[in-house]
Amino acid sequence: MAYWLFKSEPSAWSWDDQVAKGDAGEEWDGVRNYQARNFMREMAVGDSGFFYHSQKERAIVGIVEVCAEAHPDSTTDDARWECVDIKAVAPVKTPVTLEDIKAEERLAEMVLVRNSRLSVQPVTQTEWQIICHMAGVSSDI
DNA sequence: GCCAACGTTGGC
DNA sequence: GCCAACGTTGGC
Repeated sequence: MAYWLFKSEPSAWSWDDQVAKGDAGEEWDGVRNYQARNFMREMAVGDSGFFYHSQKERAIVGIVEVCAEAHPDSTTDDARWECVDIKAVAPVKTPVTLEDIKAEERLAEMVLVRNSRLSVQPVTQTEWQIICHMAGVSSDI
């Protein structure tokens, strides 16, 4: 069981859009970055992730689960690009903002802080637990 | 709206 | 294979 973070501009694909897809989930398509793609290739069905809104909001707003392993990205014919499917599990009780994360010294090594431009990133188990606590959700989803 | 950081492209 | 130029992302 691994943990991840998925970043999206809410104007392009928001948490509400994700929730509307229900348990069927949706492709996390459109990723055109090798690092992000490689992380998706490592994902397994049942892995958990945070759903993060970038730009204006800058906060973790929900919990998602990987519901399909990496497969070709349907939005391109370019065979290099793959993506997983994810489904919404639950909204967080309290959104955890980037500011909150930066203020927590135990989260200083998070990829979100270190490499803000990476749209799909790994989260350690420790980071997962700290953030779930901050968000008011159970860490054993 | 600006700009820093980063990734990608293409010329050499 | 290097590196300059360019484009994109996302925080501020």
